[in-house]
Amino acid sequence: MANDMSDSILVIEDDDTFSATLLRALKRRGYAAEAAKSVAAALSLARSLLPARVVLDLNLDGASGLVLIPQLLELNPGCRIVVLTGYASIATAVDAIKLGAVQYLAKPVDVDTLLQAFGDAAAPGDVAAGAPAAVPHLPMSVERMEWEHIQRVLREHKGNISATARALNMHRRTLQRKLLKRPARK
Amino acid sequence: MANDMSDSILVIEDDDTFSATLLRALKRRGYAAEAAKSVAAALSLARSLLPARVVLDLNLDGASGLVLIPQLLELNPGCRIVVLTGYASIATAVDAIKLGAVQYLAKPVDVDTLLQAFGDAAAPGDVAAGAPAAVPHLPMSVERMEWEHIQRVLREHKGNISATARALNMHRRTLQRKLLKRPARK
DNA sequence: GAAGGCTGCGACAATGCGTCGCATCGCAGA
DNA sequence: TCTGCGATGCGACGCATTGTCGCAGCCTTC
Repeated sequence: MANDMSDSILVIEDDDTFSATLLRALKRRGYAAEAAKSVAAALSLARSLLPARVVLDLNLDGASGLVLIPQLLELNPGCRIVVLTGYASIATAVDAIKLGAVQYLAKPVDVDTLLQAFGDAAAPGDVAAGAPAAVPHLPMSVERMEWEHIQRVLREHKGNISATARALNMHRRTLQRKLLKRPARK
Repeated sequence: MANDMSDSILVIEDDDTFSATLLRALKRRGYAAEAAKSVAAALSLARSLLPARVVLDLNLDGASGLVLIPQLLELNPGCRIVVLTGYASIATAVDAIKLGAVQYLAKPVDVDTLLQAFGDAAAPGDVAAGAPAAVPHLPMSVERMEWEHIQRVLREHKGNISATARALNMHRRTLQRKLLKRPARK
């Protein structure tokens, strides 16, 4: 099915390198793509573009991109938002979808998968139609497990690292390091 | 705050041990809890109970519990479904929420966290705000979390340490050490 | 504007982990 | 019964991760 090339795509991402690469790839495919690297810039651009699709990173220099979802949808209720983050976790995925994102992907991701995410999720509420994701046959690694648990508790404490460390009975320094070291793979 | 004790909780779970433990814990807290261990049994029970809350495992002897979500919601649109699985993944989490589940948790969880999942997620749309945190409730420490997870996977592999280590993507030697060092302290 | 909490980060020692190696078992197939 | 093959327990060694302490910058709150 042909894409509607007149649709613009707004890329909200604070990593310049990644942002530039993605923009180029999208434009090469005929999309009118624009980039924003902060919450304020994103809202401003969204107001003028009223983009049909938004690629949203969750880590915008410390601020959570999550808060942008309701605001973007308010500006344009029909727009489809795909969350794309290097710090993926189940906790934030659940939040993102509840807030109205149509998909949640973990970096790295190739552009085709990204575009497909918009398409697949085009019609809201029809998830049942397509086969839901298969349940993995391997359980999570302990590392992954730890990461997910930390993210959940961190969210419960509204991002307060010190409080989270206390709740988890772990040293703040260690928590900091674990949170930082995540950009690493898998 | 008192729970509405008249609400029944339907636990859909194919692991008898886990199911029994959970049921007991729920009943001790005053909930009318029932268990089902297959898709058919779950639907049958749901029809007669019309439960307000459902705890849903994704691995029902090979079948994906995901397909139950729309059916349960059709039977009782007001019911709150919390997905609870030992094979968590972001993909299934996204699907579960899209299909209408209110929360998605990975399997070692304590009962308090589970019950909190029903409560916190009760009001849709306030996700970003974060829970007002009415309940202090300490989560499991990462150590305990890791221990529970390892035990689960170990049991799934019938005590085979090498296989468990492989499944958990961890070194066999390390697993051995963790298992040894355990019986001690909290 | 002082007090207190949160945060990022450097430094160093203690602990834990990954890895290799080896001897011992248990079990299925030749 | 012999023979692999895989599971297990464990010693040893070097590197990676943690626990701790400390400090400076930044917010809020009063």
